[in-house]
Amino acid sequence: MSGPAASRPPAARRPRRHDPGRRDRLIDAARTVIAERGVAGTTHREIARVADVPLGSMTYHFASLEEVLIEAFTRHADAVAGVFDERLEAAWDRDAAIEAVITLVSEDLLGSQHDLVLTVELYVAAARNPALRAVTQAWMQRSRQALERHFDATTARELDALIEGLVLHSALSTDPMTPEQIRHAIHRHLR
Amino acid sequence: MSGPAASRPPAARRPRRHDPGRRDRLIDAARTVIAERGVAGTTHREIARVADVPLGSMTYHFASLEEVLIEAFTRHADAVAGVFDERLEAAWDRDAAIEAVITLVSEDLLGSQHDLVLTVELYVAAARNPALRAVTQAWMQRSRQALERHFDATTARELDALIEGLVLHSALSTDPMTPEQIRHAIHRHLR
DNA sequence: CTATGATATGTACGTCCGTACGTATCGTGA
DNA sequence: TCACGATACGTACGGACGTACATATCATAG
Repeated sequence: MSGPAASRPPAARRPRRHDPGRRDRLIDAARTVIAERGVAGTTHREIARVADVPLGSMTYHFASLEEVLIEAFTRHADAVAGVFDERLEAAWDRDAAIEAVITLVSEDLLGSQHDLVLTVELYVAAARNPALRAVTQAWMQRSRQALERHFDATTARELDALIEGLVLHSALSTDPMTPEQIRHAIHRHLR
Repeated sequence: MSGPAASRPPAARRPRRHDPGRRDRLIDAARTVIAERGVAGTTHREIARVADVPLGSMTYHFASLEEVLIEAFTRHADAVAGVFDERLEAAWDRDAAIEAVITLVSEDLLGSQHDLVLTVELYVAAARNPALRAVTQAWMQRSRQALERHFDATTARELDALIEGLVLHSALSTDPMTPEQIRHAIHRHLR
C-alpha cells in the first residue's frame, strides 16, 4: 500500500484538475456564503469548502478577499437589475408597468430570501467600501431608468424608494405584507 | 527601579478604578464601533480601546460579544423610536403629523450617518440572530403605533415602508433626495 | 514529443480573535 | 475596623483567519 499519490486524503475524488470556469463557480459560491453567513462569516476557507476546492485556489484566482466580495456583489446586482429590466421592458403600457412592478416586489424580490439577504449585506458593505458603493449606485440608476420607460423621473424615483421600503419591511417582518397589500400601496402612490 | 506597581504601562492615568456606569459606557462605545467599523469589525478589543478600559473589563461586564451587540442595538432602536414617538406625539392634527414625518425623515433620520449605518447593520444582524429580529420587530411595531395616532392602520404601514425606502435610498445615494423631494413623495402618498 | 505557461494544490507564517482566569483593589455593611 | 463581595486588571491559550509560496500537474503551441 504505497501508491505513488495515495498519501493523506481519503483519495476520494482527488484528481479534480482542469476545472475551467472555476473562478465563476467561486464567485457563485461566495454569493451563497454571503447569503448564509453574512459578509462577516465569509472567508476564503468557507468559500473554498462550499465550492469544494482547496484553499490555495482562492489566492490563485483572486488577489484578495475584497476582490471576491466585489465580484459577488456585482453579479448579484446585475442579476436582480436584469429581472427588473425584463419585467418593465415587457410592459406595453402604464397599467402593465404597474402590474410588472407589483409582480417584481411580491414575487421576484420577496420570493428569494437568499437574494434579499444579499441585498442588505451589500448595503452595509457599501457603506464602508467605495467600490461597492459604485455597484449600488449603478444598480439604483439602472432601476430608475427601467421605471422611466413608463413613469416620469420624479415618479420613478419615488416608486423606486417605495419598492425598497416595501421589500425591506416585508423581509424583516414576521408578519410580511400580502401581495394585496403591496398592490394597494403601489396603486395608492400612483393613483 | 523596582517600584511595586510601576511595571510596563507608562503609569499614566492608571488608577482608573471605581467606574460606576462603566457597563453603560461600554454599550455606547459598542454603538460607536459598530457605526464606524461595522458588526464585522466590532471586537472586544476595539470596544475596550474606544471606551479606554482594559480588555478584561469586557468579559467581566458581558457574557459574550453577542450580548454586547444585543444591548447596543436595543439601545439604538429605543433611541430612534423615542424620537419618532415624540415627533408624532407633539402633532395636534393630521397635517401637523405629516409635517412631523417629513421632519423625521429629512432631519432626524437622514441627519445622522452614524444612526443610519447602525440601522442597516441591525437589519443585517437581525437576519441571522433571532434576538435581534425581536428588536427590529418591536421597533417596527412601535413606529407603526406612533403613526396610527394620526393615520389608519393601512396607511400607517404603507407610510412606514415609504419612510424606510426614502431614508435608505437617500442614504445610499451620492445624490440624495432633497427635503423638497421627500416632502413631495410623502404628500403624494397621503394626498 | 517536448517545452512552456497556465492552473491547481498543500502547507506554513504571522496576526488577531473570543474567552478564561488568577490576581489586585475597591466600597461597604457588620 | 475589617472582612467580603463586587469590580477591575493583565495575561495567556487555542483557534481561525488572510495571505504567501513552493511544488505539482495540466493544456497546448511549435
